[in-house]
Amino acid sequence: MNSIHRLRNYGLRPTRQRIMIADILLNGPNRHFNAETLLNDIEKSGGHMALATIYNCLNNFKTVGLIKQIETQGETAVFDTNVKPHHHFLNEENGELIDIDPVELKLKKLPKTPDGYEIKGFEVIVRLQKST
Amino acid sequence: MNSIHRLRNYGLRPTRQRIMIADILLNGPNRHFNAETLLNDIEKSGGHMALATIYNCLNNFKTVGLIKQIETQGETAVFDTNVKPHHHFLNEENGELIDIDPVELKLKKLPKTPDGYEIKGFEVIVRLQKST
DNA sequence: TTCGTAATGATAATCATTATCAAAAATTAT
DNA sequence: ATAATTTTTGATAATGATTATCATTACGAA
Repeated sequence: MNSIHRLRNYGLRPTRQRIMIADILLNGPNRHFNAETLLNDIEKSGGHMALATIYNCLNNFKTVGLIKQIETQGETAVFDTNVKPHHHFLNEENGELIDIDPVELKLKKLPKTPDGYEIKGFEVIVRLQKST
Repeated sequence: MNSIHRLRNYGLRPTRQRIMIADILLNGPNRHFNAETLLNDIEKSGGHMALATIYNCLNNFKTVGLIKQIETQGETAVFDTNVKPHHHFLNEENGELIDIDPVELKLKKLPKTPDGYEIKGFEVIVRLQKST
């Protein structure tokens, strides 16, 4: 019921499937998930849904801003002959990557590391769009 | 011939195929590429190679450090119910993502943006490994 | 309720990557 | 050198995530 209003607010028809997904995803604390884990949750709660529908819903939710997709560099593995630590501009129009000169980008502070782990490295991707 | 020595230095047998790839990749300026674009270059220079071999070679080169692969979050699309700007720890043992509190990570300066583009956003992924 | 449009779902298609494994090539020992 | 051993290659099949297809079903405005 709350999910119904939320979906309407975001311009999505509140279908049975979208409501079920919204109920699962958008009430508890924030979480990371993928299509597969979400399907597991749906079936664990007694529901059922085609995988295609899950992908459809997730893409809808993403389009309207109910969830976001964690940034990747597209669908293919990209390699780099530059093996020194450095970062990248990602031109979102064409997927092109441009190296960022290391002196051009500095982190003010690194976050506190979870117990038992150490930082192996970090990657920054700066997403670009054409100036307006 | 230079490629032969370089491959040997890195502990790789200098096969015809590896030499050809090293010649193409490792002499000019740094570049980004994927298996497909590399195959194009190989055929443009009159060579031929099975795609499987290209993948093998790239993975070999990556293992020994001749090239690196630009970081992605694994092979599946990962979504996040947290739509506010934030960053992630990536536990490389199991692929788990952990949110980084925004106050915990600050960029000292953003890089100079290429002409005609503006920064849409940026993502930081801090890779973790178990402490030794 | 009815009608028009949008969403669902079963399944096929796609696409990048890895697996398979016999044949060819590279190294090592003789 | 030659033979023996180990790696690598490559054609193709397999895999796995995601998208396309399209007939059926559900939603919502009138």
